[in-house]
Amino acid sequence: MSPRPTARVEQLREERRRDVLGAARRVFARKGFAAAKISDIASAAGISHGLVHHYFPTKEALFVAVIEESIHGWEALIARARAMPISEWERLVYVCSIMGESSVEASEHLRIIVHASMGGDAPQPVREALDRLERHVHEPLSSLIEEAQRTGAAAAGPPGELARAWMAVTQGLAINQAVHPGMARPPIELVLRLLKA
Amino acid sequence: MSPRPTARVEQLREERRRDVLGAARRVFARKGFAAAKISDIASAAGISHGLVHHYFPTKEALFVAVIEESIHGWEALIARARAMPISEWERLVYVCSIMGESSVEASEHLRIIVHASMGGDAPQPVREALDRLERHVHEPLSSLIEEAQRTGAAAAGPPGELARAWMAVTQGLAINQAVHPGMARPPIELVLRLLKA
Amino acid sequence: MSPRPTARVEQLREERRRDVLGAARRVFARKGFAAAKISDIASAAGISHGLVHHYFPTKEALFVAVIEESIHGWEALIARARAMPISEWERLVYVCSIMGESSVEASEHLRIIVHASMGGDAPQPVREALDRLERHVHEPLSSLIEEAQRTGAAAAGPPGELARAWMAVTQGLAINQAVHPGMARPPIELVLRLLKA
Amino acid sequence: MSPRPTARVEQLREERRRDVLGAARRVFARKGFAAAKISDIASAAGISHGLVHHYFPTKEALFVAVIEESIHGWEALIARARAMPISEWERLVYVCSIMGESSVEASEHLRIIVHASMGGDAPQPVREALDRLERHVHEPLSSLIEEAQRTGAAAAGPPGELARAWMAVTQGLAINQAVHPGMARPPIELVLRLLKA
DNA sequence: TATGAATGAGCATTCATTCAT
DNA sequence: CATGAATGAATGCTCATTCAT
Repeated sequence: MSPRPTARVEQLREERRRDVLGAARRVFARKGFAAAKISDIASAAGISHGLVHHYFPTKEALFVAVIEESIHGWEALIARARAMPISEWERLVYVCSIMGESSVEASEHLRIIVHASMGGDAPQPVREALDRLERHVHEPLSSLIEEAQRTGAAAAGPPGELARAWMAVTQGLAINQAVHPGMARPPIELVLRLLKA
Repeated sequence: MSPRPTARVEQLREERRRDVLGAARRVFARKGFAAAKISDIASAAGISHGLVHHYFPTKEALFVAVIEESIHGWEALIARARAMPISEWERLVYVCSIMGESSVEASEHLRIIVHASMGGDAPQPVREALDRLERHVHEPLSSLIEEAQRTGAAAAGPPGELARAWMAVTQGLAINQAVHPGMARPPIELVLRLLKA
Repeated sequence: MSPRPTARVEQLREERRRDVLGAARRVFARKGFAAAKISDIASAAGISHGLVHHYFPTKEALFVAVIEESIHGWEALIARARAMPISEWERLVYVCSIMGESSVEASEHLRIIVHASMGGDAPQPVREALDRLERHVHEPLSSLIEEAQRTGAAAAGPPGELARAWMAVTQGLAINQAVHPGMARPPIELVLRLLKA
Repeated sequence: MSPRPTARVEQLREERRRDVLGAARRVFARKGFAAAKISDIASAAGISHGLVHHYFPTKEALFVAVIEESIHGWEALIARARAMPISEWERLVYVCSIMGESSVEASEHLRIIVHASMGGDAPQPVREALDRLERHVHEPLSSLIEEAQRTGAAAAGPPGELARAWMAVTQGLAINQAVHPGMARPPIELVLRLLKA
């Protein structure tokens, strides 16, 4: 009867969804939520604007999905670091160097968070996503710092604030990188001075 | 009749203009260009939306004016520093500490530049304003760094890139400050490590 | 192979078509043409929205088909009455009591006509269907009235207008019934007073 | 300073609002909520679509305002009747004859209620407006009937249901009148037979 | 000046319809 | 036959800008 949505079909659907999500990440990173047009995203994904809504009901939902994607990526990164048989300080270095990478995608993730948090009165769902960022990224990062402090490798100070300061600096550099693409990036050691004992 | 209604009238007009500009700075800093509404700015300035257009022809022109205001402020700051009978390094410290101040206004200036430069394809006039930022702030700042390098007080490296890195970090901290108002700000010395020999 | 896949296949197709038509009747009666979505009808029929278009090319055609169904039903009803060995007045009573029945389906037929005729500038095909309603239902009903008038059983007056008035009242009651499902329906005698001598 | 919104200006605004409301009444009566376009209403009022939103935030709010207008009109009518030094039965006759008038406006009010109550799952605000119709029109009308029953002039039966039946019939006739404009309307006495002892 | 009514371009979203699978 | 991905026309709504008062 019904040509049941075989695994293959489901997979294609999921692939398309990822395409849209990727296009949205690029566009939102470049323009921010308000200035990004659904039709920009549709063009970037090579589909019609109507189809975007087939995958994500609203622009806001799409924005939130992009944020979630970043959160999950960073969450996984931290989990990976925790699983590594290295010192606490080296874990921190690992996480920070990947998050602050100069890859286009890493930069997009960071810039979207900047846009979201600078957005003035963000709608509820966006605020909730930012809360999840706190819980799933900022807090684990703070814990990493705290542990590195216990070994004497990390600088003293409230771990939460150190984490925030480090992210702030990293975001600033990501923005700078996007605006002046040719520019040399300060070496990771420089930024890590913020956290080093 | 007064010979010309000028003087006093002109002054009142100028005062009003400053009010609008101030309101615009607050609103643009909070929401960015696209999400800021003329009526938001009008409310913040306590006037009708129609009147905003008596002072600035378009929203874009108002945005550019706000950027110019920041540029002029920083330009003046650097001139002031240059006029001071202190060492090259101290000049740098002075400029950086004022620009990176945690005052609301300093933060607004920085955040507006972030919004402007993250705006994706900004319209020509905005791009021109950002060019002026380069010439009137970034270059003088680079010169200050270069001079401090000659005295051996500042870290080695291309002065332009050092200047940019410092601004990036400062902007990142300004954003962070705006999003998490209660948070302690890293001491100026920490950030200056970027520039110190 | 079967000589032609017809017979059984055709029958299945016809059955399906009736399902869709029934679902459409329910949905159109509830929401009217503009507010009814093809997907509402598809859900009500338990099929996908795409399949609806295998049976009816457009939403409008489906709407017209639903109207036609009502017309045919009433036409058949009148023919049945005509075939009955009863008095002219009793024929009228029979037809009116079945049309004005409080059954869900009878109510749906009546309400769809209301929606169709209240639809403002209905598209041509709908208008044509309403014309057929005139010819195949309203006129035969007028004839029945006229015949009952000749026997002295029905009230005097232009039969066309009496027919229309009776339908109007019946439609009004059908609407009322749909909106306030629990409410007692005025007995048929009351409504027939309109037509009784 | 501000050329305060003098009475005159306020009055003009109110007048405009009434114009929009009137245009909306005509369009909604003709097409129903879903099929009516804001631009239809704007054209009917001779203004731009944008201005419609200046007076009514959403199409739904405008629809509700139109319903409220009907309710207030009928409420006032009943109050007027109550103030008249006539018998209970005459009061009823007065109210019913005005509500069921064949004037265009009376017909529009009735048809809008039909559209609203036949609208399937109406949004909350519409449902609330219909509730107010119950309380402010249907109940007072029921009371009138009840009082006329006490004097023996009105037919026996639950007053609420009699009121509803009468309204149903009146709405049916209003629809009929709109669809077949030339047609003679059944005399008021005929319809009042429903209520007469 | 100062206000806010008025306009219309622009955008998000919906949904009938088509068509590849 | 059956599904649902894909398209794009249509529509409600927003908001910068203009202008009469």
